[in-house]
Amino acid sequence: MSPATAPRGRPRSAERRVAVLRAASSLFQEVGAAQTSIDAIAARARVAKQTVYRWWPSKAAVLAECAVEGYLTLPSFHAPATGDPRADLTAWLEESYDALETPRFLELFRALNEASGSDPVIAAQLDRVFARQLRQAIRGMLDAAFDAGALRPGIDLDVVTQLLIAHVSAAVTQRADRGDIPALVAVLLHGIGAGPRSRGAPMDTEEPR
Amino acid sequence: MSPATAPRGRPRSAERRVAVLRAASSLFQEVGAAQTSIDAIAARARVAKQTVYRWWPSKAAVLAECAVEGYLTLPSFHAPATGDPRADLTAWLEESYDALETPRFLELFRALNEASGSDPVIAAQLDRVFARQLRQAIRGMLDAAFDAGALRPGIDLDVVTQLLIAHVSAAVTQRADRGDIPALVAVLLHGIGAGPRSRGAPMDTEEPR
Amino acid sequence: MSPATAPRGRPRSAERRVAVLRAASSLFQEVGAAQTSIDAIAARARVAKQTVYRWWPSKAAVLAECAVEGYLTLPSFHAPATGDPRADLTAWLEESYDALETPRFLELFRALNEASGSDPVIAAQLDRVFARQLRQAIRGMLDAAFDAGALRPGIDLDVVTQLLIAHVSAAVTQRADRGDIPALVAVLLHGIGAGPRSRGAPMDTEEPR
Amino acid sequence: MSPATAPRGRPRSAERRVAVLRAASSLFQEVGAAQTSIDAIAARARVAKQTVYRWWPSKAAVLAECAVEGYLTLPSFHAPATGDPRADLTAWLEESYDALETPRFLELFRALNEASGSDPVIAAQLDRVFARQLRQAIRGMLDAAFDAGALRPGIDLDVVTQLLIAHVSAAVTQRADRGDIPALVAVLLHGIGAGPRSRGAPMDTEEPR
DNA sequence: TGTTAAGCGAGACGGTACGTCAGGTCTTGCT
DNA sequence: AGCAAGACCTGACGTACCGTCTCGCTTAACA
Repeated sequence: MSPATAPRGRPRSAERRVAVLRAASSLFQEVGAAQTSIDAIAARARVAKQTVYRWWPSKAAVLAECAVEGYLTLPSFHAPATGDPRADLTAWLEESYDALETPRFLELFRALNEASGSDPVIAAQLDRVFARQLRQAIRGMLDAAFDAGALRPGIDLDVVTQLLIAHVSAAVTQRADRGDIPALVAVLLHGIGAGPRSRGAPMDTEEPR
Repeated sequence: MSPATAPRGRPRSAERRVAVLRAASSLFQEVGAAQTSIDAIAARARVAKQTVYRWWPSKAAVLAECAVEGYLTLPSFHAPATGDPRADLTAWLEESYDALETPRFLELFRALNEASGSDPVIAAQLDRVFARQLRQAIRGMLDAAFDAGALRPGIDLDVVTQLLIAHVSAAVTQRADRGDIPALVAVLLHGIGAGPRSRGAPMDTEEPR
Repeated sequence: MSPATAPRGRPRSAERRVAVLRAASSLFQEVGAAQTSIDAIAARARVAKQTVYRWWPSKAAVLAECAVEGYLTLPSFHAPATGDPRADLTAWLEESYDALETPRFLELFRALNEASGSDPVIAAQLDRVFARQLRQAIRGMLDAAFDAGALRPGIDLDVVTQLLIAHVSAAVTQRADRGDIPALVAVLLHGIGAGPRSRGAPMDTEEPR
Repeated sequence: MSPATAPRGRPRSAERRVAVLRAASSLFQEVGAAQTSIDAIAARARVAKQTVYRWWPSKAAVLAECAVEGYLTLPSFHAPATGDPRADLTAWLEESYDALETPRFLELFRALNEASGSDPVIAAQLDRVFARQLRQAIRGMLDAAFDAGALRPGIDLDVVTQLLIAHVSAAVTQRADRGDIPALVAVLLHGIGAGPRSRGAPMDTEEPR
């Protein structure tokens, strides 16, 4: 349909593009995003600095593309979906905490977060890929629980997902105490409000046997 | 007790200290923390650059001290405590979202967050002041609700506080949709788990009358 | 007589050649030769940069061709030839000084000079055109004077021409004081050596009446 | 008398100044001024690039200061002063031509000339030193000749000096043919104008015996 | 009344990275 | 083969900011 105006001039070299992304990824993971300069990326990619600047407006943009294109070794965003929300949530939270305790990942998370903050376009780009993955994982977990009859109907699962992501994200900056996980799961499962069932009966953080 | 060996030499000038903090604060708020250089702070404070470096190890430290000493105009961290947790939570969340929609505050938040990330000492310093304030405010809100019998006993209020702070912090980076507030509050109040009371009865986000 | 092997492929476009020369000339005169880049020339000529490089090895070559082909507005190199060497020389020197006081010309002169310095081929090319013109003009002036009996026979007029050109060229860099013209003319006419006629009689810079 | 406002701040390091001048001089002479970058100067001087830029606005300024301060090996500007103008002029011109045939010097001359053209301040600076030296040398030569009675009185020696400098300078760009020297000297000594003495008698370029 | 130790203003300095510019070359597809 | 378009490499540019240093001067407590 649309002839799309045949591209003129020498086409962009796909080879150099991946060279840059590869070089950048390795540097980001070796010395950290903050310590990586555009010069260093270009040098390692054996590419002229101008070629980097031609295609990416900033280091943050390179970082984002690296992340989106899967050049960074990031923890996988899967979540168990056994149908038991307490167990699944606990497992997912612990795994997430683990990832954040890996300094390499923590630094990448921070850098990606900062990149998001610096440019809404990058934020959207990263959100489109990562948050979506995360959301799907968590959603799968919650759906399984729902199917098992373990969730109350009518819940806005997106909100729950947001809450979980936020909690883990916050752990990047603030200290995260894994001892709090059971209490957190309990709050998520039962809420904080007094209901007919719970009033007067101190809730235990352990599953009632 | 110990006379602490009276300090020798010319004592630190309190005047220059506040000059620096004032200059830094105004620059942080005018052009943003990222765009503010130490040179600029020193120049505006009519102080030698070395004087800044003598007392603060980094720009982040200056920023933190500005925040802690109240030189930055930040939104107050109070929360209503009427005893009605649904109303209080909703009001507090809305107010928080408002603050984050102010670009000036948003940038400061980001900068403070980054400062926390860069240095654990600064993180602790900021936490001691802000998180404490926030925690107290939220705690007051929750305590009032508890006293009114609106909360289930046995809840780990610290965990709830953390969750709320995390949610709002995350909104700095990710987009926050205020339309989600009712659903969020509902999840917090009732939890997501199926209980005897709720099974089969779709939960409404409004309090059942 | 050799048919010179008919050229294969698309022949050189005369149209683009003049486009380049025109664009270059206008840029040279508008912003100066030093401030003109090949990219800018190509862009203004609506020609690919490679097309410039295909036919001219350097910016200096383009400049030289502009000059030789008459695309640059340069002062005309005529000289009066009334037969009165004092008057003619004075007039020609004054006119030359005038041209050098026009910043536009001065810059072009400098650029042409530098181009000559950078490449002997260009130097020869420019010399063939300009110096020849100049030499002819001056030669005409001197010949007329000689015919009028105002010059001593046996003079190497080429040397005189060289001397005059050198004097004017030097004025490009060093400051030229037009007040010196009479003295200069006097030196040229009478020489500096003591002769039978002049010894003891202070030479005046004005023609003795 | 004048307190001259005591200099404040860390004083300029004389050591680095000479380091820069030395490094620049050696580079200028090794690879030529055009091929020398500020980065290279700073690197060889083991000095930060900013330190160069702090004190010299351009490479031309560095070059000029190198020349003025005597860091460049330039031909000495002396001239014989035997009292015989023909011999002295001839000797001086030949020596000058020699210098210009040394590629190293020729390039330096060109660079200095270009530097003069780029900035009037530099031009004045160089003129103050070099032209003055040259003028003195030539003047000495002419004065000796005058004292020996070989020069006509009333000559503007400055003009002659200018003429000579111009002639040699022009030889930088245009080809200089040493075979012309005798004719040139003859013109200078006797002038080109017909005088009572010379009319009808073809002037020889050799001293009449 | 010095003497001594530190604070301080001013600004030079080494260092690193920045983002841009210009000169040339190369790679498409079209003429 | 000429040519437009534009990617690409190379190398230099001039600037910004960092954190340190080196002056001379000031301000106190100490001797």
